[in-house]
Amino acid sequence: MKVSVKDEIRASGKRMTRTRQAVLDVLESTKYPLSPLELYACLQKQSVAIDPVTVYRNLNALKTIGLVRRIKLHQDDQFRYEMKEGREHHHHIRCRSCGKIEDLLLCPLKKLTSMIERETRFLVGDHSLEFSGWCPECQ
Amino acid sequence: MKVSVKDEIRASGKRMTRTRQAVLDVLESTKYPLSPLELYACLQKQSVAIDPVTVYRNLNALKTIGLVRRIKLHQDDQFRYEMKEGREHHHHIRCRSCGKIEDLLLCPLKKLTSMIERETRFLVGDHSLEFSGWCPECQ
DNA sequence: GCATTTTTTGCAAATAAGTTGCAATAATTG
DNA sequence: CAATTATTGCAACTTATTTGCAAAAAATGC
Repeated sequence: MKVSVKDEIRASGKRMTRTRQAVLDVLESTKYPLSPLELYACLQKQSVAIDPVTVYRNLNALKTIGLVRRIKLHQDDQFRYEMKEGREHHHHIRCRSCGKIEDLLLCPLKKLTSMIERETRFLVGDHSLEFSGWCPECQ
Repeated sequence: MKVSVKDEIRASGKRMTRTRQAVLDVLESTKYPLSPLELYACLQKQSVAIDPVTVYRNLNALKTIGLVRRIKLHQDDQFRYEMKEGREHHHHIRCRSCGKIEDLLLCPLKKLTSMIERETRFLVGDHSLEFSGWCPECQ
């Protein structure tokens, strides 16, 4: 698993460095999408010496390779990143009170897409669907 | 119609000023959600003397009153605003190439909400759904 | 209509997220 | 191990948005 990630990075002509590994480790061990600065804060807590700019650049590089996905949640003012591996197409629900984010496992929109293409004459490339509300603890 | 908007503003203890009217006029005559700076550019074109900060403040005030809605589209890096009036719950499709935004008239997610509430134990307050792709001109 | 009160405006400056230039450093290749 | 090339850290920059403050514009009472 770790080997194949490293291979993918190498295959794209990029290098596996200490900081890049650290960024990947945090992403792999977090079950919700992180903003660059949240990720930076994680690394600080682990006493990993890294510059915030390096976090941004690594996330960008990993996105370009296709290892991570960049998403923007409804009403959230920053981009978030998550590993693609094992997390194919899915959506999120976010608590309006504490900010907790969870995955939704369903996507009921596949059929809808062709309907929308007919209706708008757009060619649909992607869609995003997000729910927000209050988690059990904040209700 | 204009009268009732003014009344709503007055009812909230706010005032109807020249600039606020201008902001409202642009919002009412535009059929897609505008970013503050797009709106500012519109006003410039119309030779309305206004500071960008005033646009931000007016949009904020109108949002607080409940006359306009603030949304953030998928992969878009700025907030956008649209009038609430006559545009109840709806979603958007945006062209990845030229940025064109259109409304979608359907929302198939009402039934889904209770399913998600059961599954996640969240209390769902809202959802956002957006498609992106290529408009007829950019295909 | 005029004085008073309160909101709104414009300007400058501050924040916050994210990007870019560049020289120094660390991986990789042979 | 030397040469090549990607990566890093720092400073500076950009863009979106917010805030402080004094001046200007609405609304209210008389």
